[in-house]
Amino acid sequence: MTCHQSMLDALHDQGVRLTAQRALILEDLFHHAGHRTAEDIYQSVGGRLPGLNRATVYRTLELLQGARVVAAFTGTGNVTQFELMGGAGEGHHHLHCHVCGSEAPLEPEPVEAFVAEVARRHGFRAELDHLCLPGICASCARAQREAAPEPGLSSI
Amino acid sequence: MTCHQSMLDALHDQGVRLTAQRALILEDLFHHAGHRTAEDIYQSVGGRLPGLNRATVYRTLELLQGARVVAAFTGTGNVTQFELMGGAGEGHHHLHCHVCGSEAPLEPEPVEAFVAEVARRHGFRAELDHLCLPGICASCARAQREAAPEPGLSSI
DNA sequence: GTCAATGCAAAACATTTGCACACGC
DNA sequence: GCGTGTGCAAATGTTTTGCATTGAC
Repeated sequence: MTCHQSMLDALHDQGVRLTAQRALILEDLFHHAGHRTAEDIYQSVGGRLPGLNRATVYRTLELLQGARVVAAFTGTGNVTQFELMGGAGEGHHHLHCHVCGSEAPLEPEPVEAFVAEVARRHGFRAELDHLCLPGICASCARAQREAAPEPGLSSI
Repeated sequence: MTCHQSMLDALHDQGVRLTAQRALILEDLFHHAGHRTAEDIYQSVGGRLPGLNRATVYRTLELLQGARVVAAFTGTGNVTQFELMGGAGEGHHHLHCHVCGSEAPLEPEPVEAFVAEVARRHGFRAELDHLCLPGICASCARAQREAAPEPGLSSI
């Protein structure tokens, strides 16, 4: 039932006080696999906890980032997105289709190979906690191909 | 002298009117290789063109993005960064060191291989116009290694 | 002369901060 | 009870928008 209880306990062990706000924000992140904005969380948790303040959401998210429980990243537009991290801080990555808006997980191997290659060529140690790759997913690409087989000719 | 003249001409051919504001904004982007924020441009160009408005900067940058002359991306923090694109719309990529703040170009081959591998595994067509890889550059990594050879032991 | 581009001012928006009160421990 | 977390409200900083004027073509 309380699938995020262990996380709360872990935080508690770090000296972080357990409050209803924090528990619900964490639960909200737990129940929404994709990226969430502070506003999303505010709306969702605020419905169950009237009087919740946006500042509290932001402060809690900052706290959770500090505890490496939550990863923040700024995706499309100028809105910060938040997401629960996996386990021991190992990053995970996404494919974000800008046509249908879907989000799929990306296997770590290509990313690791990429990071290794960058290190080999440039001596640069890339830190990809949380990569979100924009593009077009397989089904949308197929749909586009059927709709416009010869791009650039249809308009003339 | 006017090394960005050809770009202005190209824009003009697309029906975009040539104004002093646009020319100077473009010139500013041309003369600053790295990423620039709207505020950077406003300050820099505003010095030479008194009365320039922030709205004009934003509108011009939006126009240039539409013409695929400028790429926008939201890096660290919640400020949009802008940069001139290379030539025929082919993306280019950066390595951004979060220690010294330096920025180095990233060779396209590793990125292409990465995108190809993602396509092969997931059928996902990634669109990496402008990737900015956070991490630690070679010299900063070396400096860190010398400063703290055994991480996790020095503090006890 | 026409229509697009600009300046201006104000709004919209995400996020942060100071402070007094409330609450977990 | 102590000290931290919260709500509140206001400030901050970035970006957008409506409208009248200006200026490129």
